[in-house]
Amino acid sequence: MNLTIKDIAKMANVSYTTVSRALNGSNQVSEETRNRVLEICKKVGYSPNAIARGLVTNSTNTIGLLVPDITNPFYPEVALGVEDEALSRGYSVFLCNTGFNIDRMESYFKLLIEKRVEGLIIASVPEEAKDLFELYHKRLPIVYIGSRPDNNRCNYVTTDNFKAGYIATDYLVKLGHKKIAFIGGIGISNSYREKLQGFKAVMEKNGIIPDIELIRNYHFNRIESGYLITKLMLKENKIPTAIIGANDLVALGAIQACEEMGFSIPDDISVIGFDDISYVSLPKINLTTVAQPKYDLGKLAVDIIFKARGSNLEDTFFKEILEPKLIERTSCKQI
Amino acid sequence: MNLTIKDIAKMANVSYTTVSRALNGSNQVSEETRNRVLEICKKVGYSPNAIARGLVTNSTNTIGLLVPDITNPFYPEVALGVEDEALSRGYSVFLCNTGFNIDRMESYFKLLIEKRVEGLIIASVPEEAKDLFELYHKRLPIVYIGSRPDNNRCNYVTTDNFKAGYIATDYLVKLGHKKIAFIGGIGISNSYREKLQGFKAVMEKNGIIPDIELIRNYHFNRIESGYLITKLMLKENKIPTAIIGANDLVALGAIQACEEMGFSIPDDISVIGFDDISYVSLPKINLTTVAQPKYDLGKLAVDIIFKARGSNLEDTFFKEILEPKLIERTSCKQI
DNA sequence: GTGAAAGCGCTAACAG
DNA sequence: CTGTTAGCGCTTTCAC
Repeated sequence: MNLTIKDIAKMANVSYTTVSRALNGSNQVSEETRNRVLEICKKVGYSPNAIARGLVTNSTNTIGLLVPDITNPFYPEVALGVEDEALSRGYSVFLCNTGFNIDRMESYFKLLIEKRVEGLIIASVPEEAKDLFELYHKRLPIVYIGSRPDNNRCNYVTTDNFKAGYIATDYLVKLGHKKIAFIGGIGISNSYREKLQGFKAVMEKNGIIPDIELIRNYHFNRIESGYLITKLMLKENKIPTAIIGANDLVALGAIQACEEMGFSIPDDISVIGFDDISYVSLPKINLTTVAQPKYDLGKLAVDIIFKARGSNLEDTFFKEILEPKLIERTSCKQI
Repeated sequence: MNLTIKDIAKMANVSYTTVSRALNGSNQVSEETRNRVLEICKKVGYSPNAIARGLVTNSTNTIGLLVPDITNPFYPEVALGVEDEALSRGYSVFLCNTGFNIDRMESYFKLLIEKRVEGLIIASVPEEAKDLFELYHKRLPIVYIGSRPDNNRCNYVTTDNFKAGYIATDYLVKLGHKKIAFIGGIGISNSYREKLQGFKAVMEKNGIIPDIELIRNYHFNRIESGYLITKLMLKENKIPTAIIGANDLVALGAIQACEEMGFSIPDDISVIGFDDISYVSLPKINLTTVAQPKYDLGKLAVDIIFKARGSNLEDTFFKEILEPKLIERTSCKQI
């Protein structure tokens, strides 16, 4: 069934080299031959074999994208940016969902290397995987989104997490809050740590000592995480006047727990998140949050891949740090 | 930098066939040689070239997945099912977002064919693209999720949309509703038409004549679509007592429009959706909806790809029709 | 402007 | 158990 360049050559009465040239827009073919060849290709439904081409050109026009949780709306938006930018450069993307599973992440990683992707974007890489990935930095461009190896000797694009944490906390403090909880977040990830530093910086600046009982993290940033942490916290009778969730999902879980425990938002407790995933803007939710430019994060990551290919992978690293932005809605209240 | 099987062969002092065999778990190699080879591969960080392997084995271990809107949480869940099932069979997936754009869909389609994916899953294919795809049915297994070519001469997995429409309408009618709007949905897609038929069947059975002014569709199934349709409808003073949204997103948009126009949900107007995307279960939203088994839809689509490969692509088609399920929450009310 | 030939990295007969 | 050889479908010299 699958026709090859040779079949076309026979039909067109030319060598298969000529077919190849016609297909690839080489100017070494006469208009007439080219048209004839192209015509035939179209008529018989010939489809060039990208695998064979890849073998000889040593290119796949493919990049890989690793995300931890495709059901967190944050990642589809990042993926959209990645995809659009890749597509505009003639590349396609392998989107891999690791499900917070380190083994799955590693096996995907190896698979992508075998498939010879020409670049790799890793969103929210977990700490445990960083060593593995660092080994490959000299083989192909790897770009981290958000969390990244601590030494920063890598390509990355991230929102300024310190500033994000700062903005959220500052906003709450200006509303009069002092008993502020900071919940969720994978303790070990630097995007989390930076947000927390922003939090602490504001607290310190305002002479407020953070209550260590109100800073609680968890393995995954999901609704249930926020829910469980908050529920426990409230049950232990640690009642903040405001809660900062490590991301919107966590904040949403916090809201749920609060309401179940009889605290209303924002009257009893203010809640703020990070990311600004699409549906928190729904009138019924209306979560105040610190937005990340999700689409741009993805787009810039792809840009960096192409920049990095032009330079020494070993010691030239590209970074982009984007600005977070407060989106004021109705889940926080003056105290 | 990139080592080949020949480099390994030299280092191990064997032929490169032997290396290949060692790598592929052939039993025609002595334990000792195998271990030696594997050791070396590991030490030098050899990674087999899947492209080259693919060329000779004529396989890519890859399938393609086309979705219209990755930011609609419905699709990530489907994608999860696809990915898990594919991965368990040693396959990876190219996830492509077509953004409701027919050109982009077609170019992705051709690209995937060139990349020699071994199967293709198309979620919610638009009517205009069906002809193109039908041409390829004999080349590789194509499985549709939801919408599909009208003649049903194809592989597909879908929720029973007629039943879904039926269940939703029946539920509303039993609550006493007669003035029921049915909004959103791409008019031409069969998944939409089937839902609508379910709707009409219930109406007829109960001797209710549907108000044609309350049946309105739109190009995309998104929040804004539901919002715009509903807003317009209410402004024209066509006020239903219940609204069925073609999917949850549309229903959400409807709710937003209703509330903006001063109608409260469910007191003034009941609203029901389809799909049960994750976040409509949030306490603040609590949308009553007819659920689709999203994850299973994806999983079964992959199953079908593998079944289809074993049979005649031209005239053996596989189909799976899954059961919808009413998820009763609080957006609908007895009248 | 066209064709012949080599070779990309690998697997799969076929021999030994 | 191991090696030799051919060839997957294509691009790319190098000739003509």
